Amino acid sequence: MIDIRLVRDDIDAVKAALGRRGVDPADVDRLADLDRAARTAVGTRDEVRATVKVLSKQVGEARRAGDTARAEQLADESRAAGDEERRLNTVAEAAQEEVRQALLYLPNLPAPDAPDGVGEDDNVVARSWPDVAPAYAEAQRVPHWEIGAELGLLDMERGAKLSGSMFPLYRGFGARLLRALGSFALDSHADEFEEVRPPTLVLTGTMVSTGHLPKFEEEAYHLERDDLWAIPTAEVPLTSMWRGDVLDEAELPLKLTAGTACYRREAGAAGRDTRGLLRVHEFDKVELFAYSTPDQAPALLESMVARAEALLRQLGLQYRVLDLCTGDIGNSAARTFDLEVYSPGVDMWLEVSSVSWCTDYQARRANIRYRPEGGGTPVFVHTLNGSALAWARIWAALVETGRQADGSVVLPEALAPYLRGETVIPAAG
RNA sequence: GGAAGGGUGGCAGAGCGGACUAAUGCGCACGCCUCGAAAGCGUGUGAGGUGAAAGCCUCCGGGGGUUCGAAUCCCCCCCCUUCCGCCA
Repeated sequence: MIDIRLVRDDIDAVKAALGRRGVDPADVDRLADLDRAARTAVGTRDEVRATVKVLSKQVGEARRAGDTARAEQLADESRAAGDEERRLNTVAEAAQEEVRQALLYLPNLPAPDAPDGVGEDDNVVARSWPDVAPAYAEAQRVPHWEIGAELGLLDMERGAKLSGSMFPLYRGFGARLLRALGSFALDSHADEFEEVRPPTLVLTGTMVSTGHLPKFEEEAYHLERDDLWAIPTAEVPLTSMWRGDVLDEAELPLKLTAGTACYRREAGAAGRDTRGLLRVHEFDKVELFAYSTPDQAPALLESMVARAEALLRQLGLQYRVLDLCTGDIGNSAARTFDLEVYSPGVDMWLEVSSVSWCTDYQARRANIRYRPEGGGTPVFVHTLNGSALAWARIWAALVETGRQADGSVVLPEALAPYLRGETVIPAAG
């Protein structure tokens, strides 16, 4: 959530910033009104509450002094004030809850240099690689589910037999390739990012602090018996690792990487991209995550995008970097870069990474702060997260891109150390 | 799964119905001392809300309750520790 003080101090700036994302200025005015009402209600309640405390204390004093009659009289007064306090408290809490709801509903302020726009079509292609788009051969124009079936790498039918549709089952070289990709990425990030293997089933509170609940409840798998949620991304456990804590500035930036399975119900996407690995309920992903000071954040954002790009170049996949416009940036982000690889078999650009700078929007919700060097009051950290990378779609792009005229698939040399040196998946037969 | 003990400020840890405005220690900051430092001594030091300020209010894992009054008593939940059982 954004800082309510911004709304109090400079409401026009908030309207202007959120207006770039399509938020109605009237919503901001409504929030300001609710906030004023809540503050008045809380003030009134606090006055009465103070009276109760004073009277209660006097009851004790009178009782110790042996003046029972006076104690009883004061207790009666206090009781009456207490009833009034409870009534006012109900009013005040309801008012505060309204403010909180209105505040949660507001998205983050976009970064000043995020491009303007209303939707996906307005995203800006920041750069692409390689400079000259490759020419693809006929052999590369085969979708990965066909290649996977032909070479025994991917068995979507048996996956569906076990778990229903959109649960991939990788076999043989296909399974090894997936494992290789995860190791390759984690090793690449090991120079600066601490590797973490978090739990993938988490408590409700953990889902709430990243904003995945309650808003996106429909998207998440829930184990009712134990009231645990399957994580949709490693961002969820990583954000909560220091939930409610105060870090030292010296610990920042705190950089983490985690490879986990991610689970998504894709409830709103029924019928879209249902074939192969384009959209699946369970996929592996290596996530980059950082807590930082506000000053460190812009450079970190760039370096995280650069890391994801470096992997794609090493994998030899054609890609483009999208600077998301204000209308397409996710709720909690101020700036987001998406990476899309071109996959020739399906002839589509596939989103394989999304790197976001969330400023203090998530930290405020999760209450994660740091104590500035030399003391002073704690300040909310900035959080950044990004995939590097999401493997199901990379797997698809690699298999399609690497396909040869003879039906074999050539994989990038960068993966050789993780594939026992075998970078060619032999043709069928 | 059974039994017991716990969750208190940056950390450790006392408090177990009314002076809690949460002891004490560590850490940290400033000062004295010193050529400088350590040690020692002194002073200060949680977070949040509201307010011009004084002040007032909230926060002792979370939620509910009892009471004139709850860190303290009761109920539910979460988490941690120990022992037992089971288990890859």
